[in-house]
Amino acid sequence: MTRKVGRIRDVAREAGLSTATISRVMNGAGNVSPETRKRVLDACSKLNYLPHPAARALSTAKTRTIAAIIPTIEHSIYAKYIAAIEQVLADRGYSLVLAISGADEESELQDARKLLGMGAQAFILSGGAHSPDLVALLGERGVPFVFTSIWDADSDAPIVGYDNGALAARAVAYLAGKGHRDVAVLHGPIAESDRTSARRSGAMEAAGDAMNLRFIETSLDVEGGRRAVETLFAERRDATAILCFSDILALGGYFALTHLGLSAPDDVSIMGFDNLDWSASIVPGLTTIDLPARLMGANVGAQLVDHLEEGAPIVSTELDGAIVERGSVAALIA
Amino acid sequence: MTRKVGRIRDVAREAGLSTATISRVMNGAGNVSPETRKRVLDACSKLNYLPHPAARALSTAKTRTIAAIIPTIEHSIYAKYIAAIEQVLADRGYSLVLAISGADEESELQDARKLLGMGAQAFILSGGAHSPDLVALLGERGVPFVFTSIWDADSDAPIVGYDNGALAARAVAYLAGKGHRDVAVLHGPIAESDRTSARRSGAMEAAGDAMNLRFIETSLDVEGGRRAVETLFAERRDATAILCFSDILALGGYFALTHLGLSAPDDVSIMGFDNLDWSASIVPGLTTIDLPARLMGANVGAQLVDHLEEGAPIVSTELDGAIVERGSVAALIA
DNA sequence: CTGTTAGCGCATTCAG
DNA sequence: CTGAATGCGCTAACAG
Repeated sequence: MTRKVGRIRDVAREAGLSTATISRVMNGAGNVSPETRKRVLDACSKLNYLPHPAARALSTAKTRTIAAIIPTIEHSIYAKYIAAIEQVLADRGYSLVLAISGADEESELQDARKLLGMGAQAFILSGGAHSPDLVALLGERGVPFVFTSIWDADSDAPIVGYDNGALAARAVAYLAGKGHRDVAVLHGPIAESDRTSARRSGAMEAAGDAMNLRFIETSLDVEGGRRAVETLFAERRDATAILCFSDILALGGYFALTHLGLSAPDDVSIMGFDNLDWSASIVPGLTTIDLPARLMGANVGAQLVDHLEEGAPIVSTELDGAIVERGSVAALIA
Repeated sequence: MTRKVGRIRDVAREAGLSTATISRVMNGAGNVSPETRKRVLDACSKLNYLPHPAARALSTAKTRTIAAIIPTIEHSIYAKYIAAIEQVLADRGYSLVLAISGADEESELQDARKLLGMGAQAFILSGGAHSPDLVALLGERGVPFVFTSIWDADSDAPIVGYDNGALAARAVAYLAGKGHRDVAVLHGPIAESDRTSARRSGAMEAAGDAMNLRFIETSLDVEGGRRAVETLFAERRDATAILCFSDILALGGYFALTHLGLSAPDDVSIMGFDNLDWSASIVPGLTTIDLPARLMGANVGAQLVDHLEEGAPIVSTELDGAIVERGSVAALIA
């Protein structure tokens, strides 16, 4: 088992310098003469030297690694968000370790333990429903964490996200403004997501007595949306609009209509939630709520790095969504 | 700066034992008496002890971390694949560090350096186009790596994937069998993916002189598919079938047809590639090539862990795709 | 500007 | 079955 790569002392010997000097140039410390630096660099490339990560981490107590635990990556809103996080972290020389918990608090806790044991210096969590043990674990160890994809002004834990309830309320108000009174609201499994229930509550509040909302829970995928809309129309057809708590569901709705020989927005209006990449490209363009997934990822990532590097405080920040009007919602003529 | 958590020697003191014994129980070594083990465990939970990852890694030269570098995560075929990898790794107590290179060899190399410096013990790479420096870097350090999403029987490097050319050829043959002679082939940027060019070559070969293939490069998203099909039909309409090298493009094609007042498969047949989750749910169901993304992820993950843990050899394995017949391709009546 | 020295926290011989 | 001693590779004072 011969060594495959040089260690710092080999480089030191090769360059005729001390390990401290090698360390200095490897870490970009300024106090090294140009010639010395060059000598070191030459020796490094000659020996194909790269600092041993664990040794470095042991000395500095820094791994430059941040963990994100998400319920799933197979929903593109999470993919966008993760991509944004990875980008900021990479720009700052940090790495992203990813765990997918399947929206289960217990496995999320397990994941966190594993990631902690792997050297994660900070955690990005999704939603607000977590095992108390998780929060305790992180708290005791002084490992910073932030919740995302939700907003709660009263939370004592740092949050970077958007107010799902308020956004859903805005969607309902928008539909109301277009004259819709009877709307079917499609959403994924309530039990799996506090974001979904927040949206539901927000929608209910906004509707009040003036509107007639009909909530339909289905699986959070195209098939779920399709089935829900087909069922809806098979039973009776009192809804003039369908509000989907995910564009994914709305896409399924489009095909259900196609299948039924109907179309949006003439026969029924459809509104989404997410503003996924393709929602502008489908026909008709999907009117939806733009969620700042990318911005959210960039924000948490940057805040966490700043915090780790310079001790900057992590400030909870509410990001705003926005209604994107396209062609799938029509005004109802009274 | 007071210590937030106990170290191994605190646990040793608390339990009235040596650090060696603590280490033994933490690592599940068998040679510890039950009572001693219990004493240790109690002390651990009392002090909220968790081994220091860097110290452990320094001692064992193991981080239990595997890196994956992918071109993008915003294409669900990658999301599926990553999800599968994460799942196996998590089951085996490993963590996944993710880097997104944007299909650029240079930034992929940078990413690899960073991940190496973070402690990644093995690499999962996408495609076969990589900087020679990357391969050299990994080779010199004895860090195992495997290429995925491609197949090349002659490669000396380990590969787990599928033969894009052969699969594309199969798709073309299928279309030929249905009587199609003029087919438009939609694909993403050739420069960004050797998988795309492999599919293109495979399709050309399969077509030979018997068929008239017309390749159209567009952006790899719904919008790209939509635009391409709209343009195609605006110019002239000689194609009886459209073969899309991604279901994503096919989805765009569906909407282009809707927009043009046409529909599949009556006016034109459409065939995809990927078999994404929703491809069965759209109307008509998309006939496509099922890519074993999930299986591929599980396979590489497992092989790499086995290799790291038990020195098992990494064996290149070709995974098979399959044509999934649904309703979007019609037989041409001569 | 550069070298010396002392740990970082743990796993691991080797004794007993 | 348990303890004492050693070193993993590097960074960070502290000297010079």
